Amino acid sequence: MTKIKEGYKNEKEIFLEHIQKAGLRRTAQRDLILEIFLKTEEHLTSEDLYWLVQKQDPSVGHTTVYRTLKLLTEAGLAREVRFGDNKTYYEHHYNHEHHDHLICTECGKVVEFFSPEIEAMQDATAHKFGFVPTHHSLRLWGICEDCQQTTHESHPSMASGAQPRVRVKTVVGS
Amino acid sequence: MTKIKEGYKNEKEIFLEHIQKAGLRRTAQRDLILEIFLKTEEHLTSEDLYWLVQKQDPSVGHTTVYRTLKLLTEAGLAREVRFGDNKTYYEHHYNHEHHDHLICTECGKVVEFFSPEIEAMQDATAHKFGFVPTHHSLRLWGICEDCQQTTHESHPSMASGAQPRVRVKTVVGS
DNA sequence: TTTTCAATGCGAAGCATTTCCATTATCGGC
DNA sequence: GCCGATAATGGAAATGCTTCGCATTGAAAA
Repeated sequence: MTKIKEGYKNEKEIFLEHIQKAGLRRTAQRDLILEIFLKTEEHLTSEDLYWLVQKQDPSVGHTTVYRTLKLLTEAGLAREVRFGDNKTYYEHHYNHEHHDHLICTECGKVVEFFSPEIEAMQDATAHKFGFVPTHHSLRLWGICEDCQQTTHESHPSMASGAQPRVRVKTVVGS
Repeated sequence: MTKIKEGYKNEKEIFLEHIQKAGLRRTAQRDLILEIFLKTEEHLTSEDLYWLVQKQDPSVGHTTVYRTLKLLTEAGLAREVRFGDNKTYYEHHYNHEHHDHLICTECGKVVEFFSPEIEAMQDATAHKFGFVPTHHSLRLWGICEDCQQTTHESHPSMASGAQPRVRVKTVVGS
């Protein structure tokens, strides 16, 4: 039991706990999907994960990946995010700080940020209207530094609000 | 030209202007769809609008409603909103203050709010990361006052994050 | 009025996601 | 270690929202 794997181990334990508590069963597919999910960088779709899983076990189907991602979300290991392209992306949730997203409308770059001030004001706003806040989603769109400097030919794939396939992840605390 | 209709008139003018500027054509269908859209309360899907239009002109098809809503959005008369149920809702945009949404996870009630402080901090955050902000989406989920008081049987239709059909609109400035 | 080409509306296609269901596999109990 | 109940799987089919293709219609410039 090396020190390095401890992070993974914990998440696997969380998963097992959730599985047992819900009266579900541990399967090789779920183990594999979790393992591969844990190794990824953030913001991948069920489809993305499906292809990664395929490489190791071509017998796994789309359906199982969808179902397992939902399971991981329930277990608190994954979080669903949408960027407006009608796809559901997933990112790590357990042991990861909560954050919001800043998205470049030109190149699709995604910057993750966290602002305690904004968080506090959101909670205050919810309470002001009598709500007990549970969660939220804040997305800011704009043009990133790089894209401001290049000539204004917007990418064809972005023309009608479409999002690019590749996302640059940049985690910045604040 | 009565005073009362001036608001509508303006929006129709905006639409015509947009139509002409883009080299498009004015049609009876577009006029009808705009007219009905203007009369609605907020947060309706293309499908919702389609049925309203059907009542007055059964010959109009889904496609035209979709296309026209997109047109209205480009013209700045409508705004697309998503509440997480994979449907695109539209709300009035022209002559309506920008606002964000507070959504009850129990009954689906939607409260619209505006917080200049949060807006300012969002812009500041974008700039901090070198972005020129264009637009944003902020949604807060929680349990509304009414639902906090009732017993905790969550509505079946909301069980897996589904959204209700009927939305209560409440505009509150702040 | 003629001409041009945008707009329409139907059905079909796309796309992400879910459902169906027969088959397979887990896991508690014997 | 073997059974048996039943959860899980995966492939195909279905779903729900949205868009496309295309033949036809119609707006508006000439």
